[in-house]
Amino acid sequence: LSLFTQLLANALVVEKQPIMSSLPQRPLILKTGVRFSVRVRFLANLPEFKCLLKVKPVFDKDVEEVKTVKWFRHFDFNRDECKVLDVDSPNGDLSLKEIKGRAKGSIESRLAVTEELHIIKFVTQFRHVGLELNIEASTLPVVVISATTQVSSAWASIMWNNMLSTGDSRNLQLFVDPPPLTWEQLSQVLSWQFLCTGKRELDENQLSVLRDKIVDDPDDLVYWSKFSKNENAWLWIDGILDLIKKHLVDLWRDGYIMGFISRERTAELLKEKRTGTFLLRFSESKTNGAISFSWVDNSNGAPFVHSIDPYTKDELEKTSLPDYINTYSLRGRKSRHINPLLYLYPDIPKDTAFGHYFTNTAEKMLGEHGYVPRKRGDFSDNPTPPPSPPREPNTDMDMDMDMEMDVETKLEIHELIQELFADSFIFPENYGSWTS
Amino acid sequence: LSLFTQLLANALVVEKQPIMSSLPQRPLILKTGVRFSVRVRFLANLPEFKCLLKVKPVFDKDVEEVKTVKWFRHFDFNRDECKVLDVDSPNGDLSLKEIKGRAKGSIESRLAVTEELHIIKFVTQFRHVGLELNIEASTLPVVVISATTQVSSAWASIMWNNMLSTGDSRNLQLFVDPPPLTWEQLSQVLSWQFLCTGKRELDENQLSVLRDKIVDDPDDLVYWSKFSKNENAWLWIDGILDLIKKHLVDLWRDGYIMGFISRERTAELLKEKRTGTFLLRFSESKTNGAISFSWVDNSNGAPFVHSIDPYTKDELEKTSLPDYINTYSLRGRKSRHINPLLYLYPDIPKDTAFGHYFTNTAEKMLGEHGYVPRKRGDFSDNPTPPPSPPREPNTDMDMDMDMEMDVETKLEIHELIQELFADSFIFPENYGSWTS
DNA sequence: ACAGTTTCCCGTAAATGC
DNA sequence: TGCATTTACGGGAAACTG
Repeated sequence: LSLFTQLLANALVVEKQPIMSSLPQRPLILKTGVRFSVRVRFLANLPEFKCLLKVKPVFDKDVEEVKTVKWFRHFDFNRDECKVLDVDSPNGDLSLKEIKGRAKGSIESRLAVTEELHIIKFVTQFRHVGLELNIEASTLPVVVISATTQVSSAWASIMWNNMLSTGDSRNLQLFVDPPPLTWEQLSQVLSWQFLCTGKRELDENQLSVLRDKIVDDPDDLVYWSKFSKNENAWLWIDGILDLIKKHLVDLWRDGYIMGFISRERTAELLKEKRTGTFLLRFSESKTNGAISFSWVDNSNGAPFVHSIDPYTKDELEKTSLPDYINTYSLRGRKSRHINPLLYLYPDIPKDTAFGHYFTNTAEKMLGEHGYVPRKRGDFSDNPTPPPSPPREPNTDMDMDMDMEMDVETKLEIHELIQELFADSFIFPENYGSWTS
Repeated sequence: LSLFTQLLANALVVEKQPIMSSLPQRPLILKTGVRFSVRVRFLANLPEFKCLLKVKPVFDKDVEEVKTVKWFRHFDFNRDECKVLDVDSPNGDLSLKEIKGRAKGSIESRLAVTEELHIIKFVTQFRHVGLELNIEASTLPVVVISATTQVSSAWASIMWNNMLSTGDSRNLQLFVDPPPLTWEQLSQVLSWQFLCTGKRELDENQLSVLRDKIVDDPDDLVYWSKFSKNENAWLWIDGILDLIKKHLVDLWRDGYIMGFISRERTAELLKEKRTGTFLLRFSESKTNGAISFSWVDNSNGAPFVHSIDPYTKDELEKTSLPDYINTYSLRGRKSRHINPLLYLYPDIPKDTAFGHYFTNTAEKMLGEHGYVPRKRGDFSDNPTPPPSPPREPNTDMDMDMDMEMDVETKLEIHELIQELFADSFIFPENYGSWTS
């Protein structure tokens, strides 16, 4: 009987994915006033127990910390929702509401709200053949937020806690004195984030760039403050995760985004490549997720590497990155536009990598309702300075480039002369060649 | 004493702008769950009355219609807000909540919710030297909505009711059988809307276009159903008002937007003008406010009028219409881009009309953080067909155009030859002339 | 099945609190 | 005063409801 009692006492469980807030893919984050659902099951699923149990959720039940650490916020379930749940139909919709009036600790001593860990317990009373048991089940620690701007920070806490929680240790004051992680641990979790979001993990090079940003400790430890606060490392990374989720899943999955690479390294890589080679990297200055392309131009003899002003989520809303790449152009002399992006590093032709993501403008060409269709094409004035004049001979100048330019110009003249003659009806037989 | 009593009985008033919902510039529209404020004053402002009166708001008090017309929705003030207001500090924050369970009328017989008119009365009991009076004041009819998508329709009701209400008639069932308006009445109100939103009324031509859309009755009457339903005339106009409010106030105020003009008339006007003349008109097909520019191109001999695929609010969010105009280009032969927009109809040079609204890209040219700045430039492939070949002699073809083209091409060749020679260091003295 | 309506909720802006 | 946190609510979309 004792064993049976024991078993029963543990029979109530909150299921694996205990609380799924509506924040996609970010369980254990609860926003006040927003409904979330819980799945509670009674493992002793004997038919005679059916419909016998009513389960009641209690916020921070028996949590010592809440009494000790007086500045913890208090929450309760919105009125009509704290009614009991039926174990047999174990989905309940709950939502939280803060109970104002927490004790005020000095700002220094208090944790950020996204570092406060709480739990929800589900309790029920089991009565059967003279047996009376109070049994309960608890969720994993959750973070309660009040605005979506807090999601990133909250998720950092959830991840950190997850990496540190070994079995049954459940320290809701973890962030009062948060233990450091090894880079080994953290890097795996970060990589996992990219796998979840973009279907591809981080590679060695990318991890190494992140490592340099986050770890400045000889023994390979990462400190919570460094990760979550000082340099906002996580906020920056999470902005990029969101950018990928919203606009770059395909490109990321295909591995076409180098992404995490310093500007210096970008220049090093590209300088060895032919004109028109480009790569994609995430902006390090914009903290909300932005991506830029960098390309190399050798037309001045010496290689020049340029980077476009990064595209933000907003800008990718209407036009996709492949389309931006496909239509980008440099304005040269006499409004002649040239797209400087030809090969994705190291040498994949642009069309091979992105071709099937380009918006097919063919159907749009018809012009709905008789309107002239437009294409969005960003352009810049050519940032590569023209070659130096000869009077200042430049020893390491690549003379071949100059020859190329000559040839190009000659070709243009040839074409123009043809056009001229065609326009003048001197060579009417050429007419079709330029109107088509 | 009787007169005094009479006066007191009318002394409580809801002020001129009785209810200002947060919907900007659209009083008398109340959204459930969103706070609004009311200003109630007691005209008999004697010092001994001060702070004596507590005013209580009551929704649809004594409204016969609510009892008769059983499908009217019922509302009440959110719990803790129905507590009394102090007349002396007459601002109260109220918000409404629907009381579910209205009688179900057949869908046919019911009005749309935005056609239901309600009132709020403020009541108070006045006790002074043995005198006891119940006095009250009513708002003008209001419309209660539950989502911002209903604002347009609700505002149509408010306007219509306003035009029809003569003095004290207050028919909350107005829209059960709504009387028609004369075009004279409606046009004034419409024009007034544009004055409020865009600082400029509608002119004769614009009104005439609207008249053709809304009035199809010989005796100049406008029917509610025509205005608000069948053709969605008002919804279309309100979308444009919103477009103006958000993105075009300046241009509209300056009178640079012809806006309401048929496509046919646009072509007629432009065909008489020189190449590059353009005008701005609102899209008639997009119901959420969009604007297009149309321009004329005579380069083919016969005039061609083209209209760009209209710009929506979304697209004007990041780039202003003047900037779109300024950077728009047609892609011609060999990626040479030309802006076809030169003169705002009838003959105002583009820069004169829009010049000081162009975003000054000068400071951006520096390229923040070492990034290459980009400009947004929409472009299209030139929709004007090239001139017909000579073998099919076209009698009304303007030969001058062909001559112009020749000259242009010749100039291009001349420039190119100069460039070629400069590049080849044959005429180094010309070098500076094209690098600057 | 569907259209008119309401609810839900993210994301931003404003308000609040400390 | 500034920063951390919450509240407010527009807008789009899902859910509701006859």
